[in-house]
Amino acid sequence: MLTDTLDLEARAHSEHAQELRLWLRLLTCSQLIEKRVRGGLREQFDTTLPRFDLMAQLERHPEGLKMKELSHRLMVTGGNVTGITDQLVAEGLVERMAVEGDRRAFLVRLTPAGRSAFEHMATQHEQWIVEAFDGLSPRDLDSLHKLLGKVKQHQLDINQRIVTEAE
Amino acid sequence: MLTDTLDLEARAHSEHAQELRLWLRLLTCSQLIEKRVRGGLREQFDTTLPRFDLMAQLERHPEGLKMKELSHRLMVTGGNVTGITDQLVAEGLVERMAVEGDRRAFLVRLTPAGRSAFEHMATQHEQWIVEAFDGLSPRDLDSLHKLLGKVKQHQLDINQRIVTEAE
DNA sequence: TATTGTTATACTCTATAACTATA
DNA sequence: TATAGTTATAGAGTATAACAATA
Repeated sequence: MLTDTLDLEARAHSEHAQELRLWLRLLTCSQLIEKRVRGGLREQFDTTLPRFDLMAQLERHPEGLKMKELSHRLMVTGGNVTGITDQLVAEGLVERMAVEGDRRAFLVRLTPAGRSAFEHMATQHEQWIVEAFDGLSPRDLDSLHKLLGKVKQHQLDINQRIVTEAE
Repeated sequence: MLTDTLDLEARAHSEHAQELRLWLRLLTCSQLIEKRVRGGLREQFDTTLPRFDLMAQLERHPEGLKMKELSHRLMVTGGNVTGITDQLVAEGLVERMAVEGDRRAFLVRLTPAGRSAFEHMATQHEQWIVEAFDGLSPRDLDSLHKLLGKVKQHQLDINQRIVTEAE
């Protein structure tokens, strides 16, 4: 299956063909890489990308993050964060800590076991990603990063505008 | 939620920080755009991205595509294509046609109603995508397309190698 | 009243594997 | 035997809405 023609890009057919082709190519690239990462996480570590992402957030914030902060950063709604956190707590990889001064909230943070497990996964994850971009020169990597920076900023501007208009 | 810090990129922290940051930025961009497309398809047309993608394939192949071809092109397994096709058939948007000389297979193609519905959706879809890349010059669009072409080709090469090794 | 987080629910998408019919 | 497609099932991932506790 993986070697067959990838024809998602067939969708582009209009006067704005350039933008459409770019979008379909962007989508194809991210799907191809994501499939390998998800598969690897499942096969080698019996985990999932959202779980990995949640742990990655906590690894960057050793003091812990509140559920709501996790929800924002992971771009998913609160119920999902509760579910993933429950799983990770049950496995001893993260813990909920009381927040002084606000008894509604928790700080979620990695346990030592969780930190160790994450570092193990992150090492392998890094190899997948390095391999994924192996075909590009450092200069290409930099150009791509800068160009996608413009795309990302533009999306955030659009979303900001939508939110502002809704207020 | 949409305006909060997007901190998926926080994951990059190693000696291969460049590749990791690039991957996380690529993922963020495609997620941001995809969320808007999925939301728009749901709200304005009560449909989903996989359904739209299937119809887009058929629009490019007026003679029809076999279930297996659709499965390849959409990068999903056969059972899923059956399910989506069943939905679209029930709504009168696509039809299964007998294939001469192979009574196991069908050709799936858009009905006139399906073609009309798709064109309607594709027009709106194009506007979302044009808006998504509005911040980039034609030159940027071209650079990005070329660079992502290298990325895509490299993924396909990797997958080819994996398939070959498995044989 | 508003906010934090949980619970309950439902739906889409996906892969796997067993199955039917045909090649 | 192999292939095209279907069915059945299970699980990931997500959103929504009602809810409890606290601010």
